[in-house]
Amino acid sequence: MHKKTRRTYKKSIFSEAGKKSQTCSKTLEGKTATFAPHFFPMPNIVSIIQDAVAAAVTELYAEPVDAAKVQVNSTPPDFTGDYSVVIFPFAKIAKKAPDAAAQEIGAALQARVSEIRAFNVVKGFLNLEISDAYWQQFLQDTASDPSFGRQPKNGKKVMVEFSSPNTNKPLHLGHIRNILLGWSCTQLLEAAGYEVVKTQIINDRGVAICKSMVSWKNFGEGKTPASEGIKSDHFVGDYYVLFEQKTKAEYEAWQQSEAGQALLAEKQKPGQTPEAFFKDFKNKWFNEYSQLGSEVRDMLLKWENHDPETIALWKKMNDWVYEGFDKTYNALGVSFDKLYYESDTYLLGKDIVEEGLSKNVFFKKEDGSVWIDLTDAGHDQKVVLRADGTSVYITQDMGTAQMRHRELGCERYIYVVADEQNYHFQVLFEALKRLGEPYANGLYHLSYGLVELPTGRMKTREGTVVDADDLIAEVLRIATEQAAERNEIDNASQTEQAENLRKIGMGALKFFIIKVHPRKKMIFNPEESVDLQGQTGPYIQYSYVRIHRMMLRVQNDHIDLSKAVEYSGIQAQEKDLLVALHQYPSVVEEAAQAYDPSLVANYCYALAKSYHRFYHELSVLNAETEPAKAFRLQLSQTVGQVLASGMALLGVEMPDRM
RNA sequence: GGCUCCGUAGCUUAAUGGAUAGAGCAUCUGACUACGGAUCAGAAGGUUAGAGGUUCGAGUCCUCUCGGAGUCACCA
Repeated sequence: MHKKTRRTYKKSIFSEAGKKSQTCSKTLEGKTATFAPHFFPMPNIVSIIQDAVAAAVTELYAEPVDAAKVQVNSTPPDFTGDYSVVIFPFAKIAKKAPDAAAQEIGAALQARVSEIRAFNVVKGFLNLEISDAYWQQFLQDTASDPSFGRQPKNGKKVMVEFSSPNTNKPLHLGHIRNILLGWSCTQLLEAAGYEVVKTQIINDRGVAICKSMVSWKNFGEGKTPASEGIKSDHFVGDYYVLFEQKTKAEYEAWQQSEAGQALLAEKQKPGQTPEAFFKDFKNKWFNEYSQLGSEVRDMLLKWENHDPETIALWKKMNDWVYEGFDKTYNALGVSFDKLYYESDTYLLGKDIVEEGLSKNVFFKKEDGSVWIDLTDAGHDQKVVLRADGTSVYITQDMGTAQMRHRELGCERYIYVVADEQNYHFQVLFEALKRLGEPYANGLYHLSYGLVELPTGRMKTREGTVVDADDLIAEVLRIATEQAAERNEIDNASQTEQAENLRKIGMGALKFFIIKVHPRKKMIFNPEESVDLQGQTGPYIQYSYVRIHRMMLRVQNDHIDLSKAVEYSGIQAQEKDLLVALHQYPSVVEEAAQAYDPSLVANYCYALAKSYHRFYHELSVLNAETEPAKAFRLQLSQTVGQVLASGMALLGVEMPDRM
C-alpha cells in the first residue's frame, strides 16, 4: 500500500514540477555532450604563471618548489598589472630581500613566458602584465564555448538529499533555504562533472500526520481542498493547527476540572505557580490524560497495524499534501529523481544493529536496549535500538544509508539538513564508519544555519512562520508593482511579461537567500528580500538584459563580430571583465568542492558590477572603431553567457527584458 | 556544565595567511532630448567583540576572556 503512495507522488512530481527543470537540464546536458572536449581550450594563465615561477625559483636558487603552492592573485586596482605573485615565501630560499628576489624572478618569467608583457615590483609583490594577444585569444575561445566553466563528465555519482518535509503542513521559509541550497549543490556538482541523484525523504508517518488526520476526522465534516477552494497542503496544515488549538482548549478545561486541580495540589512543587506547573506537565498530560492525545495514539497504532480505513485516510490526506508540495516545488523550479518515504524506511536498520552487535561496535544493556559508545571520540553513548526492540531516528538513518548505497552506489552522499542536527550526523557518520560501511567516508552533512526573522526565531505557536507560498506570491507582487511604476511601454505579450516578472521576483528571493554563506544563520528581512536594487538578483539580471538587448541589435543589423580580433589597446574596464571571466571555471569548481553556492552568487554580483561600470564608461554600439565595437560586443556576449550560466547554478533564470 | 558554530560600518554581508578590510541597504551630493537610470560616480560610516601568541605578514591559525546560537531524549 505504501508503494502506491510513492508511485502517485512520483508521477505527479514529474508531470508538474519536473517539466520545467527537465527542459532546462536537457539544454545543459546537450551542451556538455557537444562541447565537453573543449573545456579548457587554452592553458589557464594562472597555472602558466605558477609553473613558470616554480621553474624559475628552482633554476635560480636550486630549491624545488610546488607549483600549486605559488600564490597568484589578480592585481588590486591601484597597481599596474593583471596578476600578482607573492614573493615572500621565496625570499628565504633566495637569501635575498623580497624585492630583489622579485626582480630576478620577474626577469626570468618574462624571458620564459611569452604571455607576460611586462612586470613591476612593489613591496614584495611581483605584478605581471599579460599581453593583449593572450586576452584576445582567451575571449575568442570562450565566446565560442557554451560549456565554459563546466567540467566533462567524470563518471562519478553523488546523491544530494534535500527538502525532506513532514506531511502535516505546508513548506515554509526554512524549507526554502534548504531547497535552494540543495538544488544549487546538485547544479554545481553536475557542472563539476558528477552524475547527481536528487532525493528527498518524505516524512509521511508518525504523530504529526496522525494529528492532522484525527483533526480532519473529528472536525472536517467531510470538507476537501476542492470544496473549500484552499491549496491542498494548506488545507491539511489548517487541520494540524486546528488540532493544536483544540488540544489547547481541552488542556485548559482539564486544568480547571477536579482531576486537574487534584493533580496540581498533589504534584505542585513548593513555590511553583500553577501556570509553570501546567506548562511542564503538558507532554505528560497529552500522553496520559488527553482525549485527543489518546485518539492520536489510537490512530498511530491502527496505522501500524495496517487498518484499511486508517490507511485510506492517511493516503487521502498525504496525497493532498503532495499535490500542494508539487505546486511549491514547481514555483521554485526544482525537481527530484528519487523519492524515499519514511513509511517505507522507518523499520530499516535492525539488521545493522545485529551486525553491529556481532562486530562489537554496539553493545546491549540489561534491559535489552542497544547502544554505541562514542566517548572515545568525544561524544556520548547513544541508543540505537530501544529496549522494546523498536527503532529510533538513528536506526532508521543507518538503515536508509545502507539501503540507498545498495540501490544507488554513489561515491558521495550529501545530506542538506539544518545545523540543529549537527550532533546527530556526527554520531551517524561515526557509527557507519565503525561498522565498516564502504561509503562511510563519502558521507557529508551540508549543515546550514536556521533562518530567523528580525523579530527572532520563527515559531509555529506564535504564528510567525513565513509560509513558502505566501512569500513567493509576495515577491511576485512586488516585482509586478515595481515594473508598473517604471511605466515601460512594452510590446511583449501578457504571458511573456508575466514570465519575466516571475523570473525577476524569484530571482530576487533566491539570490537574497543563496548569497549568504550556508554556515551562517540568516536574518531574513522580508522587506529587504524583495529589494530589486543593489546587491540583488535583479541587479545581475539587469546587466544580462542590457547585453541581451544589444545582441538582438547585432542579429537584426547583421553586425560582424569577426573584426574583434583587430582590436588593440584593451582598456582597464575591459580587462576587469576578462580577468573575471577567466576566473569563472575555478569559482565553479571551488564552490562545488566546498558545497558553497554563495561563492557563485558573489562572483556573479562582482561580474555584473564590473559590467555595469564598463557599460557606463565605454561605448559599445557607438564605439570609436569597428574593431572596438566588435570586441566589446563579443566581450558583452561572453559576460552575458557566463552570468546566465552562473545564475542557473543558483536556480535563477534570466529575463529578456525588465 | 560538556561539545559545536557564530561575533566585521547603524543594518545585511564579502575577503585560498598577503598590498590601503570590499560591497549593498539606509543617509547626503551629483549624472538621463537614454548603446535601457532596476544603472553609474562621489561623500560619510571600521580599534574586524576583547587580550595574548605564532608569522616577514593575522579578520583568517593557536590560547584565554566576553557576548550570542545550537545541541547534549529509549523525539524526529
